[in-house]
Amino acid sequence: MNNILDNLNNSQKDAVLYNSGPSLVIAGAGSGKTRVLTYKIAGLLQEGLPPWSILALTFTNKAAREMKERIATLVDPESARRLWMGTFHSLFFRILRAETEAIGFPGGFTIYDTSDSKSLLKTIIKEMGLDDKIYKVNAVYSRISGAKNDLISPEAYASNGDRIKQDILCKRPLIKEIYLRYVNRCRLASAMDFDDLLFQTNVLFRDHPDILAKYQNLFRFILVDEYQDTNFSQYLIVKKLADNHHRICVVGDDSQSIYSFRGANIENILNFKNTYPEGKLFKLEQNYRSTQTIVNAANSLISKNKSQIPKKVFSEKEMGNRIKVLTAYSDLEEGFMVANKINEIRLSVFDSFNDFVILYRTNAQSRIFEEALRKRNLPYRVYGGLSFYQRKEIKDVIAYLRLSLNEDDEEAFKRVVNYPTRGIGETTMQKIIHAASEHHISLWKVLQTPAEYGVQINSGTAKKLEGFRLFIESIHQQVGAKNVYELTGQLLIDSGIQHELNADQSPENMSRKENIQELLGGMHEFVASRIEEGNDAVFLTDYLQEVSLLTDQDESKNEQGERITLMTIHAAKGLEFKNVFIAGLEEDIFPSAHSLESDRQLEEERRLLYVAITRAESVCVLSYAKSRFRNGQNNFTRPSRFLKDLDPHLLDYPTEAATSHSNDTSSFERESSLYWKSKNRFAEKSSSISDYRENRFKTSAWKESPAPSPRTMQAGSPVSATGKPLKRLSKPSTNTPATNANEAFASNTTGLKADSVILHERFGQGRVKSIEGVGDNAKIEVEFENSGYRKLLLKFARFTIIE
DNA sequence: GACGACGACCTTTTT
DNA sequence: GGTCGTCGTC
Repeated sequence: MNNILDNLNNSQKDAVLYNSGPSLVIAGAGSGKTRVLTYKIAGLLQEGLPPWSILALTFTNKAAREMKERIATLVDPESARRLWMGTFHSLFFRILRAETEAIGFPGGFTIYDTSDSKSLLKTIIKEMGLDDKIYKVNAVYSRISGAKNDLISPEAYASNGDRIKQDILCKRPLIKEIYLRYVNRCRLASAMDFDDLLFQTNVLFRDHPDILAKYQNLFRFILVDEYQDTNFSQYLIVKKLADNHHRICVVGDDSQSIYSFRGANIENILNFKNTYPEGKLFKLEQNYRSTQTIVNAANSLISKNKSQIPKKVFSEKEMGNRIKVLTAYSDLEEGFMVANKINEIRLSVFDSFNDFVILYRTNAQSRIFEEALRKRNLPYRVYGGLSFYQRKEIKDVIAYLRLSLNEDDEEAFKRVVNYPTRGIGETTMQKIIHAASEHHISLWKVLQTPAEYGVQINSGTAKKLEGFRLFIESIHQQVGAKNVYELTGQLLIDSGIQHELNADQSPENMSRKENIQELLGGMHEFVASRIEEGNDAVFLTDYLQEVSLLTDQDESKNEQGERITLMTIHAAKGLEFKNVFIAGLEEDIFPSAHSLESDRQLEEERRLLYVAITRAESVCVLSYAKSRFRNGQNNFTRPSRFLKDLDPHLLDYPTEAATSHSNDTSSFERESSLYWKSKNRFAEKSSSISDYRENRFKTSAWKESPAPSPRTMQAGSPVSATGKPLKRLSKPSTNTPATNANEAFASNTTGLKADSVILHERFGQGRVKSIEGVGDNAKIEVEFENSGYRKLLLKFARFTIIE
C-alpha cells in the first residue's frame, strides 16, 4: 500500500486514507478521481474487508469494468471480481431478483426499456380516449419518471397538490390516472421499468426491515461515484444502507452535474453535510489532464454559474495552445472544417485517430460529421444514437426471449404476436387487449382461454392464436435445457424469422441478417465467458438483464484499428482525449432551445460545455455554423452565448478577426462583421427581424404549393453576420413561388471565369478551376478551402463571386 | 388483414 | 432528413 500511495498527491492521499466515517470528495475535472476510488477500494481490501462487503456504485457499466480491471492489477483479480461494483440499476436488479417473493413478483420480472414504457403509455392514452396531441407520450413519460424518482406512488401523486396543479396548468390533469393504470399494467405484465428498479428497491427496504438489515450488514463500506448525478431515489437507497455504520464515501463534482433531466438532484451533493454532519470534505483541485489554457478557459466559463461549491481547479502542465474557434457558413462546411483540422493536426504531430473526439449536443448532429469523415477517408466510430439493441430485428428476437421467460410481458407479446405475420391482426389484438383490461389479467391469460373471457373470434383465428401459444410454450420449455445461443438459433428457425429474412435478397434483409448474426455472436460470447468464469448455469434472465441495462459506452465492440470518436457530450462524461472538437456552438442547439426557460437549466447547459472542454488534454477546438439544416429546413443560427462566457484571451478566432482588436464587441462579432463588410455581396442592405419572420412564414405557406422544396428556397436566403437574413434581391410573392424563388436565388454569374474566387452558400470560399459547357448544362469545377474539389451545375449552384 | 403512400412531427441529453 | 402513424386500396 505504501508504494501505491507514492502515486498520489497529498489531497488524494488524504481522501484515500480517510475511512472511519462519511466523506465527500469533490473531484474537479481531471483530478484523478478514478485513481482515488480504486486506491481507496484497494486499501479497504488490504485492510481485510472482504470484497463482497464493499458496495461501489458507478454511473456506467464501463466505469465499473475499468475500475475492476485496475483493482485486479492492484490487488488481485478474484477480489476485484467479487466486489459489488456496478450501476445502481444493475446491482439493485440483482438484489430485487434475489428477493422476488418479498416484492410480490414471485415468478420474476422482466425489464421494460424506455421504448416499452412509452409504447405502453401510448396504449393507455389511447384506451382512455385522450388526445395524444395534448397527452404527449414523452411528456407523460417524464412526469411519471420524475414522480418515481421522487418516490411518489400513483396514490401519492393523486393527492400531491403541486404536481396536480402543474398538470392542470399543462392541460394534462389526467396524468395521475395514466400513472395509476401504467403501474397496474406493468405489474400485470410482471415488468419493471428503469425507475422501478430503484423505486421497488426502496419499497423493499421500507417494508422489509429484516431484508434491509441483511444488506446493511453485508455492505460494510459504500462508495458512490458521480454523486452529483444521483436522484432522490438513489440517495435514499444509499442513505438507508449506510445508516448504521456511516462508512460511506461519495465522489463527484457539482460542476459536472448534467443529468437533471433524468431526475438527478444536485442538492444531494450540496447537502451532503446535512445528511452526514460529521462527514469530512476533501477537495481534489489539481487537474492532471489538461493544459493550463484549457483549465483556465473552463474555469472562466463555469464562473458564470451562480450555484456551486467553491473550488479552484488548476493545472501545472504547460500553457498549451489557445482554444481555436472555427466559423463555418453551414453545418455542412462545419463538418469539412473539422475533418480538415483533424487531418492537419495529425499530419503535424502524428497523433493516432484514437486521440480525437468530436462532441456534439444532440445525436442528430453526428450525420454531418460522418459524411465529412467518410469523404476524407478518415475512420470513425459513432457512439449512441440508435443503438444496436434498439434495431427492429434485434428487438424482435429479444422480445421472443422475453416472452418465453415471462409470458405476461405485454410489450413483448404485442411485438411478436404477428411477426412474422401469422394472421393475427389489429382487430383480434384489440379484442384480446380489451378482454385483458376488462378482467384485469395479462394478454397471455386471455390467449390461453379466449372464449372464457368473452373474446368473439372465428375458428380460423382461434387456431392461429392456439398455434402462437403452443409455439411460445415450446420455447418456454427449452429455456432450462438450452443456453441463450442455442435457444435463439432454434427460435429463429421455428418462428419463421429465418425464412422471412431469406425470402429475398433486398439490402434491408441482408443488413438485418447481419445484425442477427452479430446478435448470435454476442450471445455466444456471453455464454462462453460465463462458462469460462466457472458459471455452469447461464440463465436467460442474466442475458436479458445485461442487454437491457447496457449503456451506450458499453457497446464499443473493440473494432480493430484506430478511429476518431463521435459522441454526445453526455456520453463523453468521464472520458479524456488529446484532441477535442466541440461542434454546433449555436443558440438553440447549445444551449438547447429547451433550456432557455430557467436559469437552472441554462446553468446545466453551461456545465455541459464545461464537461466537454475539460475532456481535452492538449487541443480543444470549438466550432459553429451560421446556417444549419434542421427539421427539414435550412435555418440561420446565431453563435452560442457561451462563446462570450469564455475568457477571450484564451480563444483563437479565425484569421480575419486577428487584424482587428479595437473595442469591446466579442471576437466573433468582430470577425463576422468584418467578414461580411469585405466579402458579402449577397445583399445590398440588411433587413429587420420582421422581414425574416415574414419570409419564414411564407416559406411554410409555400409548402402547400407543388413546386420547390422548402430547403431549396430557404437555403438561398443570404444571411447577415448576426444570423438575421439579409433582404432578398427580389421579394417572393405567395402566388407563384416557384418562379420567384428561382429568380431570387439564381446566382449572378456575370464575369465568372477560371480562377475567380467565389463564396458558396454551403461549401464556403473556393477558387474556380474550370468552366465547361454552356447554358443550362454549364458546369464549374471549384476547389473549396474547406470542402475540397467539387463539380457544380452552374444552374443550381448558389454562390457570389468575390474576385 | 397486408401493404404501400403520404403527412405530421420531430430533437435534447440516458440508466 | 427520418420515423411513426394514418389512410386507402387490394
